[in-house]
Amino acid sequence: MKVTIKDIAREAGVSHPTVSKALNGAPGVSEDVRRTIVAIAKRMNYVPNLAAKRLADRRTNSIGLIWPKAEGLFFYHLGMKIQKEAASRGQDVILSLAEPPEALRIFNEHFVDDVIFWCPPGWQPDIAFIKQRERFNGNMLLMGGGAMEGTHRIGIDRKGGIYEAVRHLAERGHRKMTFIGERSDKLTGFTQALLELKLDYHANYLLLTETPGKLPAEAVAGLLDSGDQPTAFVVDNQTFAFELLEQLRERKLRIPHHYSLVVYDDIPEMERMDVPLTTVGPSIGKLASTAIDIITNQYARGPGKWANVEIGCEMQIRKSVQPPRSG
DNA sequence: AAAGGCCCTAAGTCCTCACT
DNA sequence: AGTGAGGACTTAGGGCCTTT
Repeated sequence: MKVTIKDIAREAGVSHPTVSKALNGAPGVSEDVRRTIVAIAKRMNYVPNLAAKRLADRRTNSIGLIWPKAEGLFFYHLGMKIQKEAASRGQDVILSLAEPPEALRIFNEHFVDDVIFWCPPGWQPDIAFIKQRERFNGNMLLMGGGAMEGTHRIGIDRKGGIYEAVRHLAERGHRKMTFIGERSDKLTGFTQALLELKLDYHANYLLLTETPGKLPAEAVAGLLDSGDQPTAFVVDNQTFAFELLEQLRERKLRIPHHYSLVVYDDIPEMERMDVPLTTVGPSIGKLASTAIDIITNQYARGPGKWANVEIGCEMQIRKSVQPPRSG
């Protein structure tokens, strides 16, 4: 049988509220009694019953993390950071990889206090999600760019990040750059930078995937085997970067000797490559700490009820960019 | 047999009361 | 008056007993 505070109370000859106070350091218990109770609890291997604690607190001290497209190392690192940040403030994180309405339904049933939802720009809630949202009483934070009335929001300046990546390459003499990625605000940042910095523009230098998360491999191969080549790549994410590097290896082409490369997604693995990759992207630590600050009401957000924060991107300059080869 | 109602469980906290 | 102990209450659901 599991030991409860009532077992300890019986053993110590006191009431169970006294045990509760003694074990939680609350006032109203003499030091002698407290010492005795702590010793008995230790001897009986007492472990608090979380369900009962939640019942009494009317809080679960848990944050639900909704992340339906949990792929890649960025998710892994951000998830870990969020978990650590939450733990440092006494909060548990429960992850759901289900579709958002189903994830929110599960979190409603688990009585999580608050929800962080990784939601890309342009996401629109459907009826099922709105219904679950109405049932949910806690704070909700949309993270990644999406927005919804009555929720906190953290956006990421992806466009500005990619713009800076292009500028970085241009400052080192590159004029012909290829963007490999999805049709998103990153692409907007890329084309805007080409225009404003008066760099070469050619439609073949935009290798866009029609399937989210999947490298346009044939288009990449076509470009690498063609005569008209860029001198640098700006790549949408780390998954695409790894696949591009594979294609380059097959052709015995090297970074940064043959091409320079800037990758969106600043994850630790980028630094540990044979040639450490120059990256641009939001700081994962900053994203995590800002999210937990907001969701635990520790974020100074001024007069508005709902926080709306835009996280900028930072460049990590490593070894994958050098001036283009002449000729 | 089915339906309804009461009791119990878990830990924490408010409030009351006893004792020094 | 101050300190500390303990009853009652919180929620949701299962078990058990009584009533129809």
